[in-house]
Amino acid sequence: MKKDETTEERILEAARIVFMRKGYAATRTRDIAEEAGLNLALLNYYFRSKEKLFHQVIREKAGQIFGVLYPVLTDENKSLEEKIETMVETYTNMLIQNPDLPIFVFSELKNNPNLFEGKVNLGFIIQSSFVKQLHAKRPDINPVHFIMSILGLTVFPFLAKPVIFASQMANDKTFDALMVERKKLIPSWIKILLETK
Amino acid sequence: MKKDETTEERILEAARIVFMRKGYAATRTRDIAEEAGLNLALLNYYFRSKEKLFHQVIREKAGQIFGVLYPVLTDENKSLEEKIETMVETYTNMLIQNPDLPIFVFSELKNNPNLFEGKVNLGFIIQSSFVKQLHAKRPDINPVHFIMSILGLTVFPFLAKPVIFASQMANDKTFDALMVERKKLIPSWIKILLETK
DNA sequence: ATTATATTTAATCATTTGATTAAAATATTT
DNA sequence: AAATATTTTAATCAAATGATTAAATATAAT
Repeated sequence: MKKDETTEERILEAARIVFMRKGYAATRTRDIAEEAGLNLALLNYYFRSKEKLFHQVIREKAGQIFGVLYPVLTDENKSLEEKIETMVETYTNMLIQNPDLPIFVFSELKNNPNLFEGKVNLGFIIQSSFVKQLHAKRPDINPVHFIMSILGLTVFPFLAKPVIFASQMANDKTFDALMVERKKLIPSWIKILLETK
Repeated sequence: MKKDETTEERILEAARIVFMRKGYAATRTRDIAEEAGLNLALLNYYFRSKEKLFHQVIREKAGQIFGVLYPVLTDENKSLEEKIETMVETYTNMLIQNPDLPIFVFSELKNNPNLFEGKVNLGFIIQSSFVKQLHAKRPDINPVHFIMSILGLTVFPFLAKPVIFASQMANDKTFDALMVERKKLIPSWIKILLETK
């Protein structure tokens, strides 16, 4: 047990772990208390309810998964190609460290689509300099398809991990290496597509 | 209420709906009984337990999402390009009809990776004629990356649907049309990649 | 040192939840 | 029609679960 943590932070850290592992509905407040090595009542003392604690966690996690996008897509100093490279690289690095993040966020978001209501703003994407640069280079490419594709290529393997393992396409030892490979592969594929009419 | 259905089938249909909507953990057996318009006890009379009922549903749904792959990837009479077209087309059509299928299956699978134990076999993929054809044409392309990419491009938008809506990239009225567009776009992109060294 | 405030604990509540039971209703067989 | 088997229902159980309470302990303020 780490001594230099406040009780509140220990509960939050335990909540991150348990909510991420089992999802909101399957998580028992007792699981969190046990994971934190603390009395169950403290959870309500510091966070009022399971739901409020969860909101804190999901807000954090949503920030983690979507926060990556803004600085890259709006960077006025980077070319389109540099943005693509940076986005794929940054995302993949983050996902290798947090492989369960996408399935957690997407699945909780599906159960409660207005979870972000006013908290996470993604509207900037379609007006970003990224989209403008794409339009300048290839006005025939729909930026929505383009963005869905880059993110799909990058994120999907993490969402489908159990399936990929079950199909023998990868295992715990080889998966990360594959994802590292993709950091170079995906931008190279996108570049080819951008340069072929 | 449909009259020509057996009670067992009505329970199963209600279970499909509720499990898909809320996931295993958040589903109450009472929700299913109510959805079916039947007494709660009937659920246990016909299926013994919530878990057994769920297993029946998830097995069905897993078959639906993965069953598409085998006939296409192993078809000895189709070229690589035809296989890609058929796979993307078949998958997209199925997903437009069942947009919540991927997030449901992937998320339940993450909570319990040995859910398919002996039930769903995906090992055939890496020995399929699809992989052999790819190797013949482009021995430099790792089939694992290739398959992950095609599936990612095809399936990811359905997984990320709430995010796509939140980012104004699409809405309920435009989403399906975008997916229909992708049926042609994805194979065209893959073809470009296959023909560019 | 004493009082006040904040934190922690054990015990307990009220609901919810998956499951069972015994009886009633319905269908099938003899 | 009577007997038997099947299906359905209402009532109930035991365990789990989110939350609260009142007392105990530790910390800070006066």
